Amino acid sequence: MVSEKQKNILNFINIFIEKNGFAPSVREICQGVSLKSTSTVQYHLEKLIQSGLLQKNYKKSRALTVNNQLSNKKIPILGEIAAGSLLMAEENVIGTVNYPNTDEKSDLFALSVSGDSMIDEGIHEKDLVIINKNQQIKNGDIGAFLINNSEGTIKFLKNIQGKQYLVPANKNYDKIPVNENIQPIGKVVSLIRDM
Amino acid sequence: MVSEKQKNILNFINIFIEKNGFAPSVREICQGVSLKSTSTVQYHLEKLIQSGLLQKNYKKSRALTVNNQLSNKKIPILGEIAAGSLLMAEENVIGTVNYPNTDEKSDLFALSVSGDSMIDEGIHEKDLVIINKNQQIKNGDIGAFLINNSEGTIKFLKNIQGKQYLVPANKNYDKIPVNENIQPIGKVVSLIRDM
DNA sequence: TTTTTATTCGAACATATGTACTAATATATA
DNA sequence: TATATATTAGTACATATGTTCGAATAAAAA
Repeated sequence: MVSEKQKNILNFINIFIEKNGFAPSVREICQGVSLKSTSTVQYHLEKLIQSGLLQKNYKKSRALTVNNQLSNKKIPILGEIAAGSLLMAEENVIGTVNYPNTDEKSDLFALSVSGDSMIDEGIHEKDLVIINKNQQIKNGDIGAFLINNSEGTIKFLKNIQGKQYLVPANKNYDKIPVNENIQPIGKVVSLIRDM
Repeated sequence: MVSEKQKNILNFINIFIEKNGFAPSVREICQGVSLKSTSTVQYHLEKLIQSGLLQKNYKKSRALTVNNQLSNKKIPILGEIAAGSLLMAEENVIGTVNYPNTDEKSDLFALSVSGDSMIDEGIHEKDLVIINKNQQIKNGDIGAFLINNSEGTIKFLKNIQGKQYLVPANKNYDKIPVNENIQPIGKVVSLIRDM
């Protein structure tokens, strides 16, 4: 639907805004993408608008806005996992962290890692794990789980001989069979460590 | 230093940008703050610029940017560390990553980890390490170093019996004595891993 | 091939927009 | 009071900028 040139223009606009804080003029786009006619740019801008990738205000200068909802958002950091399902209750939010672009809406949150049960996977105490609570934890994934409605933990989810286990990445800990006391919270999608 | 009217104008600009995605024209500011002359607005804009609260590009339309550095910035991701000092050369930038607010200006960049020499510290291949190139690497810190002007690496910096070494976190690698072939790049301040 | 569609260009136009100049009025300062 | 400083207004100007129109060229489809 959108040609290479149009992607090129959109990218130029993005970078220009990023760099200057305001959108380029039609003629600046001309230069930026090696086109000699303003009407050619106009033509491509129309296409981009039709594709919903760009917005423009009629007759206003530099009034281009790029439709990237990819701007990064703040996601909450939960201190300890509270009992029950009131996981996202505000009382538990101990801070926020900026997290890069994602298509997901607000199904992300961060959790501070406690313990060393995943140390062999390079997940340390105090690390911040980003969890998508609406993404299913599949075999082999690292997920966050709630045990006995009280204790939160990060573990591998693994199928062993037809049964599911929470498997730590630390020889000193044993795997835990998944039963009704184990409640999945979400998949670990990212890790942030400040030093 | 700045009058009420000027604060008023600055506020109007902020809200306008927030709402529309681009800055208002001089005449739109006129309307927005109930002034009848463009030159009056011009006069106040000058004041705001002198106070360092606003930036403007000469003769460019809607080219106002408000100086609130409270927004979090994108920092470049460098693919491979290039030889010499052209570290931040644009050719090497393979992307950007959003990184939370910091007081530092633009002394941060990200580097994709290659190799497993820091595996015991939980720094994996493909992890993104955030590096502050203006922060000194002290004894015990993890830093990024350039070896022989060609190869980039992440290591501990450690003082052992009065001599400095780059120490890996992997039993399979040896420590490297620091000499003139080792060039410090910056301190590793954060780690990001996507899974 | 012919026909259609996509892309590019050039030139001209209308005006939105930043800027400069002068003057008037208010507000503060001596 | 007189003098200086801050603020507002009006007008005019130059041009930066979005827009339109027609035509040429390239690429794709029939």
